Amino acid sequence: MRGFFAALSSEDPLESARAVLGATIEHEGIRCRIVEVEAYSGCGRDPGSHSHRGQTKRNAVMFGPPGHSYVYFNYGMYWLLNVVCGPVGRANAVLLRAAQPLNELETVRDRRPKARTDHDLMSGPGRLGQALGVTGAHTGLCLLDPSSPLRLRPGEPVERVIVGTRIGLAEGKGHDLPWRLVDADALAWVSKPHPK
DNA sequence: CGAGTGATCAGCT
DNA sequence: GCTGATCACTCGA
Repeated sequence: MRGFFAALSSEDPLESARAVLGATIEHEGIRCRIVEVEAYSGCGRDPGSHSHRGQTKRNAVMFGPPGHSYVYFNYGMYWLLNVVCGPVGRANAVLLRAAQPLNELETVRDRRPKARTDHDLMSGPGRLGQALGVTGAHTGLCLLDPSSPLRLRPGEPVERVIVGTRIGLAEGKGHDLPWRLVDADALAWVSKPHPK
């Protein structure tokens, strides 16, 4: 098996996405296992990507080295967490969409008071950011650096992966690309709509 | 299903 | 410097 960093560095965003699926993300003592991701390609070949129209102040970290965090604010409310992937300048990314909480359940429930069930805690990119306590201050961090407050650790490769289309993209923005990956054995923690 | 939230950016002036 | 469209979403009806 190729190394974790090598997979994140791959030019193929799907290979990076497969490596992130099943990995563990950790922040402020909260650990969770990533069960749903989406791949985004750089280099102007993916109209759904923030990097599609070139580098700006907002998306600059996407053009930097792989393994770093790209966090951005969306819909006026939610912080969404991505892992920068591909070689420097390639601007691929993997969006973290859902996770299974592994510890500190009480803390996570406190951060997500609107959650009615434990499924609601991290089943969606905005929810996951809220549950972890991630904000724009956490963009540009090296997720592989043990001294970083926000860390990403490799996990066992996910045996059964369900592939679907990405969520929320308009027609003509790559909405039909099969770049949403879900762990088939962790469907209890995945966001809606459920892929087949 | 619709409302609501605010940063970002392209395209103007 | 301003405006308006856009946005990879969530919640409550």
